[in-house]
Amino acid sequence: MTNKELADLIFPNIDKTIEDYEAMYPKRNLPEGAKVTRFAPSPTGYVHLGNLLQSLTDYYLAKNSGGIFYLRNEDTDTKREIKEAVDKIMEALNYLGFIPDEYDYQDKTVGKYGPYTQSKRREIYQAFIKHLITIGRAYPCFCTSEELDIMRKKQEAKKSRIGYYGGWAKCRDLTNEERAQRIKNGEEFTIRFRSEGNFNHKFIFHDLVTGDIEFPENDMDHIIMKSSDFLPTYHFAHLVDDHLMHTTHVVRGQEWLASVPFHVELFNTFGFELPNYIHNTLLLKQENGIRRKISKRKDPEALMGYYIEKGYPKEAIIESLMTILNSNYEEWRDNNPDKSYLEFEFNPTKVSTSGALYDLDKLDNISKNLISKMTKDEVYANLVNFTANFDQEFKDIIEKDPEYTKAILNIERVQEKPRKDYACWSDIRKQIWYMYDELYHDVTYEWGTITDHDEIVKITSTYFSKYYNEADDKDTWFNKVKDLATELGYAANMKEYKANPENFKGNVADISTVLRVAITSKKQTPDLYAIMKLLGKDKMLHRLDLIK
RNA sequence: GGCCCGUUGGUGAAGUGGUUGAACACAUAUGCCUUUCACGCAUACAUUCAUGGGUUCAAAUCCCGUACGGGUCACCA
Repeated sequence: MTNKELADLIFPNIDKTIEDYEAMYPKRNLPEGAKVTRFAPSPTGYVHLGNLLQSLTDYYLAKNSGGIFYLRNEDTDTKREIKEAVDKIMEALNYLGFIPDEYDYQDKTVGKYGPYTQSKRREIYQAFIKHLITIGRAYPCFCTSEELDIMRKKQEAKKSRIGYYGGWAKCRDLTNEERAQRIKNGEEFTIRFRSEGNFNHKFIFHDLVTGDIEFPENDMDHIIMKSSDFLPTYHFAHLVDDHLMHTTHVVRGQEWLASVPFHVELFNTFGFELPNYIHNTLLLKQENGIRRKISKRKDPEALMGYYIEKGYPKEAIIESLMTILNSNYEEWRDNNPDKSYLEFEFNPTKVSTSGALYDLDKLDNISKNLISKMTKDEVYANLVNFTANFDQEFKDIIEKDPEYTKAILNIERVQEKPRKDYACWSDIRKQIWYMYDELYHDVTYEWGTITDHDEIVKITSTYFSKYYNEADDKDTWFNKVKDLATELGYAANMKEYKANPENFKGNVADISTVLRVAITSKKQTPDLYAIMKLLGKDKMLHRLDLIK
C-alpha cells in the first residue's frame, strides 16, 4: 500500500492541495518593511497581563511599520474552551484601542486571509497533513494515553529522555497495511509528524529578543492532529496559519522557546520561510522572596478585569507595559511628551530575557501624572463613563450638578504642577465624597492635635460668626484664619511658633485642621479655601451642627 | 532527570573591556517649603554587578566551573 493510498483512506474528502491554498492566500501586497502580526489567544479564560503585553507588542509592531495586525482565535482545544472568552478578548482589545485589521467575530469575518478561527480551518490543516502522509512524513499513531503513560514511566526509570522518538515510537514503523487495517477496525488514532532530526546535531536559532540560541535538532514525533476531533495541535496550526496568513513576526511568550526546534523542522519540511520570532519576557510575581510566573488564579492584578474595574486609563496601562518592554521608553516619553507611543522605536534586543515584575506603584505614578494633565472636562467625562459601569450611585450624584463636580475636580488642576491625586477613576469617589451631602453621613472625624470638644466648638463658632465671608479672596481669607488664631491664643505663623512654642496654645495649622475636619471630616484635603467656596456657607453651618 | 534561558539596589533597568566615584525613573526615609495633603526642592539608599577561578596593564562587561531562579519536556495553548 502506498502512502498516497493511506492518505486517501484517512482523508477521503480532502481534495485541495497545498498549492491550491497557496493560490488562495497569495502574498500580501504591503510596502517594504511592513510587519504582519497577530494576537492569537486561546479562548480558555480571562485576559491576563501576559496577553496584554503580547497584544501590545503585536499591535505596536504592525502599526509602527504600516503593516497588519490581526486577531486569530486559537480554539483547537475544545475541552477547555470557554464561551465568553472571545468577548472578553474583544473587550480588552477595545479598551486598549488595539483594534485588529482582520478578525472573525460573531459570524462576521473581516479580512481576506480567513477564516481566523481555527476550528473553521479544519480542512485546510487536513490538506497539509494529507500531504505529509503522502510524502511519508506523518503517520497515524494508535497508542492510547495509558500506553503513553507507561512509556513515560519506563523512560523515567531508565533515566532516558522523555518523549515519543526513535525506538520508543511504537507506531512509527508500522506498515501501511497494518495502519490501514487498524483504521478499518475502528481504532482511534492521532497523526504524528515523522521527525528526521538528530538530537546530537545542533543548530543555531535566531530570536529577536534573546539572540542566537543553540538547540539540538528535534527528533520527537509530536502529535499534530488529535484523535477526538481531527483538529490540529498548536504546533501544526502555527505552521499552517502563520504561513498562509503571511505573518512576518510571531510574538509569543518565552514559554514557547522550548518548542522552537520542532517548529523549525516543521517549516523546513514544507520548505516554508520561517517567520521572525519575538519570544517576549515573562511577567513574574514576587512572593516570599521567590519569583514565579504571574498566575491568573492567585494574583488578582494578573487579570485585565482588575484594571478595568479600578478604572485605570488605557494610556497608563500601555505606558507602563511599554516601559516593561523597553526600559528606555520612559526617557523617550520625557523627551516626546505629546507623541503617540507608536512612534517610539522599539528594540527587541532590549526586552528583558529574565522576566519582569510588574510594578503597580509604577503604574500608579504613570497614571497619576497622566490624569493630572487632563482638563476637568476630560476627567469628568471619564468619571461618568466609569461610574456608568461600576458605580451607578455615584454617577447619579455627580450628574445632578455636573458643573459642581467639575469645579471639585478642578481644584489645584489649572496650575503649572497640578495635584496628582487620582491613579484611577475609582480613586475619585474615595477622595471627594465629602463634597456631597448625599454621602455625608455617619462620618468619622479625623481630628488632629486639637481634640477637645469645647475648644473645637469655640474655634468653629468664632470663625463662622466673626470672620468667614464668602466674598473674601484667598489672601483675605487666610489672613482671617490667622486673626482667629491670634485671638484664641494660637501662633499666626509657623516661624513665630517654632521660635517660641511655649508662648502659644498651638499654631495656625492646628486651627486650620480643626476647620478642615469640622466641615469635611477629613484631615487631608485639597486647598481648604477652594473647598469652602464650593461648599458654601449654609452647607458648612449645617455640618457644624453635626458636631455640636 | 534531559534541553533551553537567565542572575546589576525594594522595582523597571542603563551598561557590550578604560570619563561608572554603577545613569535614569518608580518606591522608601529624612529635611526644607507649607494651613493639611499633594506639588516642588534637597539629601540618603548596590564599597559593588549570584559565586569561585581564569584571560588582560585594565572586567559588571570575555572564558570555564559552581550555586540559585525561571521555562519546557500533554491528543493545553
